[in-house]
Amino acid sequence: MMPTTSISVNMGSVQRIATIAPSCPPLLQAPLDVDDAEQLAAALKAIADPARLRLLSLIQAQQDHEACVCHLTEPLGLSQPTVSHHLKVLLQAGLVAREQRGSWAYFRVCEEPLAALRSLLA
Amino acid sequence: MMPTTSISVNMGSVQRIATIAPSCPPLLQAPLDVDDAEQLAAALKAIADPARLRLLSLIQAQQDHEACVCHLTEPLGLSQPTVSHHLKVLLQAGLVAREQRGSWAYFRVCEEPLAALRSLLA
DNA sequence: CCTCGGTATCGACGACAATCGATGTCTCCG
DNA sequence: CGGAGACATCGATTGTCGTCGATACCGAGG
Repeated sequence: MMPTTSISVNMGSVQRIATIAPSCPPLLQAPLDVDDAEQLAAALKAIADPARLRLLSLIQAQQDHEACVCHLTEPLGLSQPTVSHHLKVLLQAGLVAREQRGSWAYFRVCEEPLAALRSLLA
Repeated sequence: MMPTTSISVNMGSVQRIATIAPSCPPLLQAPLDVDDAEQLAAALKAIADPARLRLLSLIQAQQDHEACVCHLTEPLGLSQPTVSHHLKVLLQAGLVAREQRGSWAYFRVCEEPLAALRSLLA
């Protein structure tokens, strides 16, 4: 059964995975060393995918800015394992937070690492 | 022969390849449609690579903010064909501009599309 | 308990990308 | 006009990534 958006379950603590927020100078300010470049590239790879971009956009477009997997497979046109895979990538990059509520896993966009990424492209 | 940075050649016109500046709403403002997501992802893929990030960083770190290939292969530790390949990717993404001066091809970072990308991650 | 539904993981497959050596192209210069 | 040097392109190889079906896990409810 798909949860309706009007369901109100008590909210547990939102666990957050380590943020891949590369602590390196902005791209054009100083020459990037090899390690910083790889970290920044890894963070960018996490969002350099159409499905994952649409995931972030879709989650944020929901009321309460959160969604569970079953709400995302159909508008994306991707299978459930594929959606789960992309959410895992975003989770490990620290770009979404996951919260289990009953049988459902709710995902929410983390805006801070996104802002950090933005500032590194200066 | 490698050109010295003190050489001053008259500057031709900098030809600019089409900018992949996706004209779509910021990521978290409205749900991205499929085409916008693919365009934005393509632009992000162009910089989601350690070698290309270091290329941009290295070029910008030169005096006059420009560099030719022979100045970039050694600090990157990559072969000349590989550096040329990455520069082509950046060129097609509109993130660098290429200018031929004599035997040498000078590359320069285009900051506008970078800024555009930044604003799309809001 | 036992089943059911939501989600994650696994294994496989096809597509794409990064890299390099070899080679082609163009420009300068003698 | 012929050689040398800078850069681009080609072809091949190798690794990575997106995708899916099958299956395992896990909480909820009867």
